[in-house]
Amino acid sequence: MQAQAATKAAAKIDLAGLAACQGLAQRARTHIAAIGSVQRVDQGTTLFSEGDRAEYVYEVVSGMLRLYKALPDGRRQITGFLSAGHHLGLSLNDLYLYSAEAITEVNLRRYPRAWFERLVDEVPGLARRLLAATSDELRAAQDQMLLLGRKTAGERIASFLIMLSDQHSNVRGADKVHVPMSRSDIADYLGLTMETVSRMLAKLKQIGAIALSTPARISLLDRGQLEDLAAGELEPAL
Amino acid sequence: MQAQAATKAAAKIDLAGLAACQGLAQRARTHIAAIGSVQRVDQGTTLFSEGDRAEYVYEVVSGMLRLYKALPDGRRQITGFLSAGHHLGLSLNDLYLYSAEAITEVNLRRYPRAWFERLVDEVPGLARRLLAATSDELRAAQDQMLLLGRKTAGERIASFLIMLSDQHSNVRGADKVHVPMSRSDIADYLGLTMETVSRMLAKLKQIGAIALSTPARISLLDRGQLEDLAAGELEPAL
DNA sequence: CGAGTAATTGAACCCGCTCAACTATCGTGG
DNA sequence: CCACGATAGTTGAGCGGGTTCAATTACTCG
Repeated sequence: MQAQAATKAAAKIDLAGLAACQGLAQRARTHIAAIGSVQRVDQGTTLFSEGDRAEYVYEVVSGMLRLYKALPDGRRQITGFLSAGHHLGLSLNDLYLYSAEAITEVNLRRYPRAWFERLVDEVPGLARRLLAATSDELRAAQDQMLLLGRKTAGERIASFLIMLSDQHSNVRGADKVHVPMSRSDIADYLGLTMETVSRMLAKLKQIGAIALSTPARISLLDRGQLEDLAAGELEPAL
Repeated sequence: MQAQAATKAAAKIDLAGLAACQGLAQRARTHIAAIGSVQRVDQGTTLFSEGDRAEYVYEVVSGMLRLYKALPDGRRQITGFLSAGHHLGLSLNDLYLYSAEAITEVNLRRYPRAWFERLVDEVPGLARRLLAATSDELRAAQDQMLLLGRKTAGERIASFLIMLSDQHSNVRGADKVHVPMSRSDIADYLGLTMETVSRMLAKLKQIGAIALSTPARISLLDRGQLEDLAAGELEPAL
């Protein structure tokens, strides 16, 4: 979990900027600008669903997405929340392997996959940068497997709060974290129910580890305690 | 889960062969042969532990490894089992992010990381192939997140058996699957306990979905039923 | 300010865990 | 080849963390 913040930057690649800097011809650059223009999308919008033909690669400019896989009866596992600078759909697969929806209003760039794949071949070093970004996603996925397979509810919530705090890396005074996703999204990310998420947040508040001004704004009052809890180092394990 | 078999091959890269075919000089090829010679390792051997300095990239020639992350109190999550053709340690991180141990006797090739990274830069298309392999690992990790976060014990066992069967893709008559890992390893891979694994296998046997000749040899008698169960499509959910 | 949604809280239940006893398997040496 | 010990796997009984179902409270946004 500590390693996450350190390598987080590796996952962010500015395609438009990168392509423009890599000595592509003027025509190509203009093309990119046209294709990669920023588009706005409302909260709740579905970008694509698991199993759809993967026609585009997306880049988040601002806002937040949720990626998830679902079982036929509706059970849902959110595999990640994507914020500015992250990409999706860049697996070399023909079909999307997960669904993507906007949690907030989102601005994003969209590139046709065929175009994108040509870019990967033509721009030296791009494949390697994508490899770095994908490796980092894989690392996050492995952390999440440990969380889902072996951590208690309290440890999961603590891990989640630390993760949120790290990726904002906002050091403005007390660690105030903005939580754009619903309790239900948090639950589906942590393999819990909405009710358990709520109860565990209440318990963390009760022991003085956090404060809840509104449901979407959480202050980390005792980061050390949260980190210990997240790492599974507290015996009674809350 | 279906996609797994289809894209599995993408995860396998013969480094020695690849380097030899990519027009490297004779001296370089000889060098690779020396560095990448096959080494044998006994069952139970630890290749490296989480947090060790990542000095080598490994390639499994035969046998099976387990990769895992652990919490301070000993709770363990196995993130994957690696068989012939798979690589490990090729994240571009300075430290290993998980531990690796031999489940069976294992033959493997070992490449110094510095050497390997030069190879990635020098061999055209290698970065892209590694990207494909890593993307496939990521896909598997996302499947596993769904399993760990949302599937019941019975569904997890069924998913595991189908996965084992797929990766061997042995179509010799009835679907006989060899299970080289212990019940405890299976449990730590599926986020369960050894006892629950044993009980669920017994239940699958009882309903005629599988047969257990020895603990390490399982016959899939009703693959369709197992697949439905694995996909979460059976109401009473066993 | 009021309606509708999201979040919290309470009570009972249940799936998978824990602890424990037992059985099968495998390697090893007589 | 068999007897033995050690390890791995199975089975049973009871418990508990997290879920389910339901009611209440807090936000949000016209």
